[in-house]
Amino acid sequence: MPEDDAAPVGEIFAFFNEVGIIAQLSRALFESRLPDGITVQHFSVLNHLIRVADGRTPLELANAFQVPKTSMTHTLAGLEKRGFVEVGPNPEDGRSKLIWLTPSGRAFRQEAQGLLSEDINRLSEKITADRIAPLLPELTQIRQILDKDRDPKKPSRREQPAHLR
Amino acid sequence: MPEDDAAPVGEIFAFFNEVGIIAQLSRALFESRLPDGITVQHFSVLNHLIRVADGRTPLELANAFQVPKTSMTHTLAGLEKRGFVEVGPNPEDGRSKLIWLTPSGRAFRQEAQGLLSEDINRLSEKITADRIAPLLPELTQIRQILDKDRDPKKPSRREQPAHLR
DNA sequence: CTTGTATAGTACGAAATCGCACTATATAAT
DNA sequence: ATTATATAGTGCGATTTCGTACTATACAAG
Repeated sequence: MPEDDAAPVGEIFAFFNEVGIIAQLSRALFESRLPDGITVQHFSVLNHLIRVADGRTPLELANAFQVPKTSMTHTLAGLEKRGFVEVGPNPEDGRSKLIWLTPSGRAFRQEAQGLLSEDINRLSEKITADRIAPLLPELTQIRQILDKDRDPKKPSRREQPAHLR
Repeated sequence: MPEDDAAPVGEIFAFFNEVGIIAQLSRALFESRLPDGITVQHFSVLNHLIRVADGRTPLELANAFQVPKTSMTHTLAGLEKRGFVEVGPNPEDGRSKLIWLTPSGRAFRQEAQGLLSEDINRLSEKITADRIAPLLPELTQIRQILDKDRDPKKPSRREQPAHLR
């Protein structure tokens, strides 16, 4: 029976606890700024398509955001319904599809970014960049560890880190 | 008008991005260990009731976890349905209720903690405590900033930090 | 070429999340 | 006491999330 790992376990647990609440709060904050039925997930996918490149497959996107592919299907359906993306065939794989941004999708992302930057600017007065800059590499590493750790069934076809400019 | 904060904005955004994905991954990991219909939220609430003290009101719990009170109602209903908590009147306020752990609830939490500690032990080999220890105070501070920042309507009846042993 | 197996995406259903509106109680103002 | 306002909790409905099972295509083995 384990006897001496109370501290580490407690700390790791506390870490996930804080991370969970911060994710919760930031999600709620950003979501309150986005128009009607648009979620953070919608915005994030648009953002990813612009920052990385469009013409991604749904599965690539699901991997990039670490959600089940069924969830991504749903998110993409919402984006398509609103005319922000178009779904085309994948010439290299008949089972697959490619997601393309529409001009409307690009315009919306630009607009939404403006709405969010208001909040981010306000927050950046309190959460200064020099405070979070050192955290980022640590978090990235932890994210990668968690990512590799999960379900060995899925070969973890990793993707661009979903951020990084 | 702001002109030079492009870098901070990007970094803050990247920060929330990482935090969101880590929350996503850790939630999925823990949830996969918990029995059938039990979510991380269920476990967290039980945990909170033990670590802090039971006899909390639903609203206190909602504040502690930063979720809307309607969400907490739902979570508590699930816990009650499974016999893990009991809901009693609040002698100090007729509008309110108090949530009490049942022996079964305490037992289940103990058991579930064992299941999770397996994962945490495995992770702690890669995510060593000395790596995350310095992150914790920073994250806590950011959580508090975000918390104070939100909806000024709600007077932010703050609560015990929902963790801390 | 046929067969077996792996993969991409989706349909469907169950559960979680959460905003809105409502009831009941509390508190303050007069 | 009466009235007005604020607060705790819930019912309800819309949406999101995601596991299971399915279809269609790819690829490998023979």
